[in-house]
Amino acid sequence: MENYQTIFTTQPSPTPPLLHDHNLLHGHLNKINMDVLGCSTSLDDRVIHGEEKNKKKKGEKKVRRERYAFQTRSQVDILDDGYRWRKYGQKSVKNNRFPRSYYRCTHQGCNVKKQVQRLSKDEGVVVTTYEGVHTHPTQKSNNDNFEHILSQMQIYPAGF
DNA sequence: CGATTTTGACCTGCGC
DNA sequence: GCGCAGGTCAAAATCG
Repeated sequence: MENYQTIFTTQPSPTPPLLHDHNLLHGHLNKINMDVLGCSTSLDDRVIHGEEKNKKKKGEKKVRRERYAFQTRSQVDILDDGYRWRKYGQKSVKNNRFPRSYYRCTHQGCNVKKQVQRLSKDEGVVVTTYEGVHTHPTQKSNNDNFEHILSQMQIYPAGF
């Protein structure tokens, strides 16, 4: 899982299907040439049979959930992106002395997850990985939030 | 008092 | 098959 590939660099992407209007965060990040990292990992099936219990048929639903990660330089782990997140786990990863936190969107029917991880090498850098697309708008004003995020983050140089 | 966090147990994929 | 590593569950604790 450490093999992150840069899918969006300093070049406008050909508008991937998951960049909906809902996902204002990613859209804005893309607009400002944010260095967005992506990890294309096919979603495992236990999430599916965990959320939908009566789905016995396997392989029928090829729910591929895209994951988008970006690095920010921030003092705080949790960046307020306008959504409400409920923490559901925390694990310590190898080669990292900082634990990784797991969050889930509290909105009903919206199973977007995100992971927050701090680099052990540079503890000022926080890696936030989003998984999935929100199926609902944010509750707060997005512009304010986004500017708030921008004030907290710092673009990480591409090609590390 | 309901919602959220904490935290260890549990589960699963993968490499040996 | 076993053990590790990462991800999730869930009950208790805590918060607002």
